[in-house]
Amino acid sequence: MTSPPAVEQPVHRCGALLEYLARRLRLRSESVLAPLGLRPRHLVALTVLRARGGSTQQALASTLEMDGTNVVGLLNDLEAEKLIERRRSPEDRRRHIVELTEAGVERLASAECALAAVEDEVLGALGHDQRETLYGLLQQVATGGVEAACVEADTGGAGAAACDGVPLC
Amino acid sequence: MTSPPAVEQPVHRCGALLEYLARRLRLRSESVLAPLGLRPRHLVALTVLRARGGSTQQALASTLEMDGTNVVGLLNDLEAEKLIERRRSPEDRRRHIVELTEAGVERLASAECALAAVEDEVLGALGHDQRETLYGLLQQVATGGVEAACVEADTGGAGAAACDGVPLC
DNA sequence: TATTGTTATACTCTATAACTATA
DNA sequence: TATAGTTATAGAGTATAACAATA
Repeated sequence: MTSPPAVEQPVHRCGALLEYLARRLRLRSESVLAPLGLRPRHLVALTVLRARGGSTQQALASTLEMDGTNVVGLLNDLEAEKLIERRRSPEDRRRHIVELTEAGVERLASAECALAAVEDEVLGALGHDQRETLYGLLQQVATGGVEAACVEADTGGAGAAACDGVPLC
Repeated sequence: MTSPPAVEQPVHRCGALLEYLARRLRLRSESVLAPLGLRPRHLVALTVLRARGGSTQQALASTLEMDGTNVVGLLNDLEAEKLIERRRSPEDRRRHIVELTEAGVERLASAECALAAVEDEVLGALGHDQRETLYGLLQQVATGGVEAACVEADTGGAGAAACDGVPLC
């Protein structure tokens, strides 16, 4: 319905390929993160927290596009390993301010190193320039063609998740 | 540790972006498939079956990279809607030969139409040439740089899944 | 009364183990 | 004995509902 009037040039479908590669990347990421006691979700949460320098749980849930109840469990894991700290907000005592600990910063750095190696492995068939091209295309899709959309945070929903929290850019 | 000796040119990381876009595509696909009574898994199975003109459940499980036990449930769904048929192989009566029904072929066509619209929507920020470029890059990653790898089926594991069953190419 | 975080709970997806029927 | 398919079941991941503390 939103598609143009008549004959389009035949376009290859990327969907299945995209999902397949994302899955391969995820499986490999899980493998290398496991020895660090982390799961992909943990890593994303840590990344957002580092980028923001602290966040409420609600804001975190929104950025991660997760249900708030699941954020609780996620943070429980991280807190148990002393990678984050929760403290009550003095302004609104209902809120928890979540922040990285020093150990959290270090663990995150280790994980990022491991993940960079995974990506080199999975995307090994692409040269440097090709990888940059891929990155550019993916980003263009994610931002809906609006390159500089990362400035304003709350563009709502999808766009926000891709840019707002920095972790995806 | 596995990383090269010294300074590489800084490369943007595509992993998170890739996963994010795959998720968006999957969520939208689920929405449009739901009215057809299908889930993404069903569609992939139907696609493989059409491409092969029939398959044993074991071969199907291998191609879909799913556990065999889950294939049973998947086929039960499809059989309940009369989109596929199971019949015993005359050669080896332990095996089931699974084939699309006429209704299955039609339902698959409807679903593909809906999915093409979804992809147009999600990848809307890309022009025709850009989409082809993206497709080429993704395929290169999937096949490990071996473009013509689709000829031989059993290249083993990952590569096979991307090419063997046709659905991803 | 509404909101933040929490707990308990249910539902889906996926994987493991045991069973059957065939080989 | 081994294999194809099936069933039952347990473990993750995710979402809904009710509750406590606070606003």
